[in-house]
Amino acid sequence: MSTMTTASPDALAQRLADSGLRSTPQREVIYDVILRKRDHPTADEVYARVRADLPSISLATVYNCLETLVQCDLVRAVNFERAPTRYCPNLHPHAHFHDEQSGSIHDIQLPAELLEKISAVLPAGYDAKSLQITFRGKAQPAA
Amino acid sequence: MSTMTTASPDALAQRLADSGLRSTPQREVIYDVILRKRDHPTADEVYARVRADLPSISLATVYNCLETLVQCDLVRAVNFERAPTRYCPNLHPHAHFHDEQSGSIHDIQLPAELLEKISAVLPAGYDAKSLQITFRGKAQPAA
DNA sequence: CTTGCTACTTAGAACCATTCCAATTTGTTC
DNA sequence: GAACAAATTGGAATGGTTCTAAGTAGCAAG
Repeated sequence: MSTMTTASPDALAQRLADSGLRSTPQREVIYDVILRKRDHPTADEVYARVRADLPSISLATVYNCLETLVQCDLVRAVNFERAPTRYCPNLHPHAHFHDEQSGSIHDIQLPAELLEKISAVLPAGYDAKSLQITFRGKAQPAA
Repeated sequence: MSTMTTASPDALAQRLADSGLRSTPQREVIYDVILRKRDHPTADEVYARVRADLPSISLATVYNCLETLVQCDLVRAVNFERAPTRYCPNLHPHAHFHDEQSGSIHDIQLPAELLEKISAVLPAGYDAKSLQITFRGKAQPAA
């Protein structure tokens, strides 16, 4: 069983084809931007970065493509409070730490053992498809 | 040590006074509405319920009062994806289960022991002030 | 090729939860 | 009961996101 958790840029065309979708320059560049700098950019930030390569891309297309990538399970959308949605290429199950000072987001690795324990708190009849864990606080720049 | 986790309606005036704020009819009714039906209403839903008692209240006031109650630690604001903020009088540390079918929210009790284990995954230098855990999936109506 | 089909992109309008603003109203204090 | 501060109000503004209608691009027969 292949448990790929962060697809390579090449995987994009394949994944899209699997869903009957086309590989387009816009989709490729957007996916590449998200893989390159894994700082959980917002749609606006993606838009700004992508324009370096595709100066005439529209914001609507950025939203459309991001949605497509999420559908194809190549990218994950994460929300903090009501702030703009952020996009994350890390497909491992993981938590997020939201640094209040800098606004930056850090991925926090979660042991599988802990994930099981967390899911175990659900009463009978609850069938969870996804789990989101978010810390908020202060993070010191790691030494 | 008093670990009150769901204040009574009477606690409102006291808490407000502690923060140098006034107890107003609007704040009282809104707090009462949230205590009465603990189904995690949105601001709009609170607005609708409060108007039974205060027909001339404005939506802006509902937002203002909810914000005040959150500041005074009488109510918690919870967000799911980018859906409207919901309000919750349960001040225990707890997780939420978001039922995709009905859209309803269920509180999930978390053992203190598990909370500790979760916080323990944070690397040195990370100081979490709050933790949010959200499940999404299907919940059967409990027997 | 070229006509037709469908997917994709685009600009701008629309949406909607929330916040802001400026003007009252209310309550409290001297 | 004048004066000051706090709270409420309606409506306008904000901002991330989605919608819409029109245009573009790529492929598939004929």
